[in-house]
Amino acid sequence: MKQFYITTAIDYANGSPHIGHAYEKVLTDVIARHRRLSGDSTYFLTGLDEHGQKVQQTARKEGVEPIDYCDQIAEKFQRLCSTLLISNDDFIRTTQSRHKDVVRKILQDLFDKGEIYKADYQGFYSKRQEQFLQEKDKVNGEWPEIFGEVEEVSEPAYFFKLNQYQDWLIKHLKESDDFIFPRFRQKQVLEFLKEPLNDLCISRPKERLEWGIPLPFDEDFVCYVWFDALTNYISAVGYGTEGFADKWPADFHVIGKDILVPPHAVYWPIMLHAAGIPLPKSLLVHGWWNISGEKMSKTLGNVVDPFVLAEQVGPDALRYFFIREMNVGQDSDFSADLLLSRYKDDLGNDFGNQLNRLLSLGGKLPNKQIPQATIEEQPEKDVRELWEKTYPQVIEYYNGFLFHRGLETLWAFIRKGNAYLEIRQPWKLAKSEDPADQERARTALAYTAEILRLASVLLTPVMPEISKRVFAAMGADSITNYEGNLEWDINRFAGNVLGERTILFPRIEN
RNA sequence: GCCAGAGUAGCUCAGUGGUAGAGCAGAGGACUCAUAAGCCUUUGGUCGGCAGUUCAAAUCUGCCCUCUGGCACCA
Repeated sequence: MKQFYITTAIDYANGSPHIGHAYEKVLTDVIARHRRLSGDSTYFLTGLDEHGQKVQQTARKEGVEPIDYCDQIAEKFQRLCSTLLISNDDFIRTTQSRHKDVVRKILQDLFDKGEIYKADYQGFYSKRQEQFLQEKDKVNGEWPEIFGEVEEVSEPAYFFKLNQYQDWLIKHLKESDDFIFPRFRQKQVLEFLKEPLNDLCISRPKERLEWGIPLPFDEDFVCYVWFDALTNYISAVGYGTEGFADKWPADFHVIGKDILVPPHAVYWPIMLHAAGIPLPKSLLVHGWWNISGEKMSKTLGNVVDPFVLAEQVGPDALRYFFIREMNVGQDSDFSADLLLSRYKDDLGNDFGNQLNRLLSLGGKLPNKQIPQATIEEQPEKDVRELWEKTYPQVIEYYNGFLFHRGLETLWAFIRKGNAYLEIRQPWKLAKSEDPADQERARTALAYTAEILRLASVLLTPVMPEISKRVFAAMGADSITNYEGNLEWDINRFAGNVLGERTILFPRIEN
């Protein structure tokens, strides 16, 4: 049976991971975990794009071989995944032979079919920067000083026949209007396609770029950028082998808005179509993080290191922040204050503290067991009814990638847990001689446990480790499936022995 | 210039035809099991501007203003 197959874009091995890389992996991971919990067999791919000019240059600058440089970067990105609790099933590197073999196979196939041809590439070349320039690189009609001497050159190159598929692609996009989420992005692609496409130059001569995959039909050239990078989505799942159809076509490529047009929305569908391979089902396009209102950039020096953040607040809280703040598809603002506010208010006060209250109150019981609920009066009824409205709503939001609203809705329920405790005040009832008060006190603890259990079920995709700790504190294992765990089940944990008091989100002094 | 997104309380944002919402921040209060936490009450908005459609518009239409991003081979 075909798996649900989801990918991130592969990151370019030209620097350390930043918050944008971290976000994309977390978003994709939350979707992957949500699908697994929903009962889908899920396959999650991420990886690293390692060839090309910039990697070659950077490696040379540092005086190391490109592959050794890539190994260092790959280690960082893989460490990012484990630090952020990313549940990827595979991590592809475009320098692996499993990948290079597939790239060469596709190129050869397309060449044999006549989809690739040789012609002269004309352009402006800067020797100092070792790169071709575009008209838009000009400033006031002149080449800026940093490019040094710029000469117009003409050299042989290989081209892929994009243009002949333009009408096909437009038709395809018009027929499947849910190919790209959010929808307005699809309109943007169609807008882009109103202008005629040029064929795509896919090669660089070996004397100028060695660090790449040689073209199978002409070893004097290496493959340039997109045929190499995009192909990872199929090379990683065994294109050309029997198992391929178990995963491909991908259900979602999760990408940033910067690489939608033209790579993922134009080159990739046309490449696949030309090669006779089915298209991915959809693209999920996310926005970017601004930093305190400013664009994140190396020159501004405001690049945020996800390792530092994860160190400060823990991976779960960072994941929560990403998912709570970002309206998928839009841009969002990051600031340390915002992160700390979410950490302290939502996580520490509303949620973590509530568990601590339960453990404290329950810890005073002789057997430390979660009591049976024996009554349901109005306060209890209110809580249960709120849950019954909450979870279908949250699941619906999750399914539609409206995670920020899902969490917002879930938090109204979590807050209700604190309000409920204030209404019952079991710490007072416990001192009462009246047996009815004793019942109410025990029931209140049972309800609090149930509130925390249910909230943790829906938090599992977002905060897997924290959810696990909450379950553990209530003497239970974390869940692997929503099924059977989302329904109100007041005495599910009755009799479980409560753990020691636990601070899930310790206060952070700035 | 063209296209798209955004413009709602001090801040971050929900809200697509029916008497303006949440969280945070601010103010007041009662409580004290708990991470000086939680609970209750409360201040605060001409929903970018103007015009129109409608019994009724933040929500639909038109024009305008501001911000952001894209406009092709650059990851």
